[in-house]
Amino acid sequence: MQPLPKEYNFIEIERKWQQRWEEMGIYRYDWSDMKRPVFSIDTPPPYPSGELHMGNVLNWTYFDIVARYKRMRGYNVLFPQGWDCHGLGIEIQVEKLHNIRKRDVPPEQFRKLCSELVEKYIGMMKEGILKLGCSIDWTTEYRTMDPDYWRRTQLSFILLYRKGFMYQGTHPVNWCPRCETAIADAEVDYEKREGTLYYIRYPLENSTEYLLIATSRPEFIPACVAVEVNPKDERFNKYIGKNIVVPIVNRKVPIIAEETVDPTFGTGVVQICTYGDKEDVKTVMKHKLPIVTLLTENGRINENGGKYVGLTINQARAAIVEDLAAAGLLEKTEKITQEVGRCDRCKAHIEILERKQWFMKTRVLTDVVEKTANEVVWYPDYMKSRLVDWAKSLDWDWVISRQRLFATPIPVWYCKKCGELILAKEDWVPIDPKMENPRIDKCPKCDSTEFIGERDVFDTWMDSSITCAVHAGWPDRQDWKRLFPADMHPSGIDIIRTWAYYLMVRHLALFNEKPYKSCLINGMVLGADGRKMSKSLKNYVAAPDVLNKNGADATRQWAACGGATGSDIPYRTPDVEYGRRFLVKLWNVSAFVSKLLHNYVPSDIEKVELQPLDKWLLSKTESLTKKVTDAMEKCQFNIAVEEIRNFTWHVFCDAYVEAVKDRLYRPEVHGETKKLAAQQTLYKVLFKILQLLAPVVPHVTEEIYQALYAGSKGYKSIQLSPWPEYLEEWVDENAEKRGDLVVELISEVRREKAERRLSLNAPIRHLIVYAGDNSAAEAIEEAKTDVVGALKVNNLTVLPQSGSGRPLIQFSAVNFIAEYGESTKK
RNA sequence: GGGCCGGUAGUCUAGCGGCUAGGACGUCGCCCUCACGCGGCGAAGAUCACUGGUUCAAAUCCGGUCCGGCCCA
Repeated sequence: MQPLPKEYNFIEIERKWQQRWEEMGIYRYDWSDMKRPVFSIDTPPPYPSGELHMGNVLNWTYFDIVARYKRMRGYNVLFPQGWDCHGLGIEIQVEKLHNIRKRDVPPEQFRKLCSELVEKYIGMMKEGILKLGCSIDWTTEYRTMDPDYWRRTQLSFILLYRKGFMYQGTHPVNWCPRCETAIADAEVDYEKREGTLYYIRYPLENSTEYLLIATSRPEFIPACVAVEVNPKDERFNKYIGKNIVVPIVNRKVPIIAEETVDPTFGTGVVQICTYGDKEDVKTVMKHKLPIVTLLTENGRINENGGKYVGLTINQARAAIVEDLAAAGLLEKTEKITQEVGRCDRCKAHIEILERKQWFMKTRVLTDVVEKTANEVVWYPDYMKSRLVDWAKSLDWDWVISRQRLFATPIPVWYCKKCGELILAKEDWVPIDPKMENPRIDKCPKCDSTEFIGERDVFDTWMDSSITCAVHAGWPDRQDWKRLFPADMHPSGIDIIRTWAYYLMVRHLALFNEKPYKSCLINGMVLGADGRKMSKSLKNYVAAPDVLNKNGADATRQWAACGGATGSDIPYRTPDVEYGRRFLVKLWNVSAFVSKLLHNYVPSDIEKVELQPLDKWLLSKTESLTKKVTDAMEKCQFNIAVEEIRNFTWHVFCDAYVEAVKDRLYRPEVHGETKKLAAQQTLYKVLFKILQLLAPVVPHVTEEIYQALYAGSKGYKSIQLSPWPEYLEEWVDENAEKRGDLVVELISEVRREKAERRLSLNAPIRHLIVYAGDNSAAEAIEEAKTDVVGALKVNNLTVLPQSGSGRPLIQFSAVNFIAEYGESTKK
């Protein structure tokens, strides 16, 4: 046993162990081990967006605790780490960083710029994860932007296409008529501008009456599919269900009830066109209205526009307004301010267009998703309904195609001549159809030899929604099912609807099997003010700063303890500081124990005379082990940590160590066997404390273990020691009760000393304890050594009868009289 | 508007059918006790949001009201 240095230098200790653990390779999953049970964690590959944030810290701490705990429980733990690289976020940042637009440079060059930025961000995040001391098996590291990962995404698509889950369909998207491309919501700038509101008469069917509708987009009249009014609007609700005639095209459309119509805007009667704006999209979806496509991809009126075909939007508006006026249907116009979307690249007004997209049939799986969600163990349980409710609320299938560059290509081609769809074969992938032709001689349908590669790419969730299988070794390892389904999928509460859901539908569709057996949910990290942490609210704290300042072990305690698993937790400096103080306390008591156990040899232990307080502590340690193990099994990290900290600080340090000091200091008075008993108890209990804490605060426990225990226990790392078993034979309720009485007596006497403003080591000449009955008297008498030592009593009298001294709070039948002052005889 | 969660001392948090409602921070006393002042010993501070109900018993279960939070429309 080596003495521990006086100072606890967490920076040095944490860095040292992070390095050594990696060198020792103790977190490697052993792919060849067929004996130990496996436990696989489906680490969600994060989107590299810069430095690690406190939400990541919370997330990673949770499942690192699980990984470490499971290893100690004897599992062969797979704890992989990947990076979810693709996506619009990176594309936009690259454009900003280099002051370019993606279409300004060749696609290959743009992708290169994206992957460079991703690498930089991965470096930053990885540094944070390493600093947090996560027990990741870095030999598993992967990037979804690598062609080898494309291969898996593309293969999964091919298999799902063959199973009938993938199809092409049309879906409204933001469209820039100038760039002739779909753009994402994030690429649309909104600005206010002055527009005109046109009041137009729409005749009711079979009636001379008409309704006056107000619209800012009369050019969309040919695409009008309904007219809506608020059902509470008494002016118009009598018309609901009737038909109305759309002017110009003379088409009959229904008048429908829609609560979102604002009766005070315009006339309170609104036309729904496909699609004048985003509201129209919602209404059409909601009421399942028919769709009349009006625009071409370059923003001109198509054949559905009748006589206006070929006109631009502005030309069509002018022409239609003129025709309406001529027909006497235009009642008036007025100026309004309206919000319009512009392409953030070219500033052209965006339109909403229906465009061919790829979809995955997810709604057919909803019942299976619900059933499967019920088979999964959720931590906490109520999170299950988030997934089920989400799945049930979906109105349409998952759009898996995007019109972007930095993403996995969709492995299909179209025959230039007949349009036949050519799906890549399994052994063609990874492949980019924009760069390469399909590996066939001719179109199987028309024998043409010219093909057009799919330009669309996959939604980034297509990459990240197969991780459970990929982590297990699919499709390359024969034995991948050994690790599938994953034992645990960890996730933030905010991405249950995406991550947990997409994993579910994809794996169910691919393998008819659930992707994960359990799902561990973490809440959001809030600022100290209780609001969601964000830079704009100025309540943001950077994870690297927190880690540098307080160390990983203190930060991990905050994450584990900030609140119940799944609940949102605020980042509070005092919590982290309390964690730091606990570590100092643990360090100090360990250093103290190492001194007290200087000559102690663990092997010659059984000849000791265990004192009541020794038995008391040993029994309480078992109760603690049980409570902590139960909490760990249920992923109640806050309970586990709270229990260990309170036990360590208050039961172990404040009560036990204080009480046995005298036994250890003065064996000549109390006897060598009693000293040995205290040493043995300290040795055993501190070790268990370190073990129970090891998953939560791995660095400090390792450092203490190596100095105090490695020599006698022999494990290479405390992380490789078996989790303490609950030893029922050490549990002794009677010993606990009797010990409680002794501890209580000691505190009450100390309390009296405090009240009398005496120092705690003020001697007591004579302490008379009225125990009230024989068994209490016996308990105190048996613990005499520690009572006398801890309280500096010269003369102790324990009487079984009742007295009228100062009573104990918990044991009011027991009371005592203390006579202070130096004894004459010593 | 929908789904979920929550309202416990000045602040934060645990407990979720039955012991004097734990703990942390803060506050106030005391102790320079030979591991630790990033400490020790104590003290004050809570009608457990409001309101009905179930129960021998409710912070804990059920209904309603009010107020927050997260996610989604």
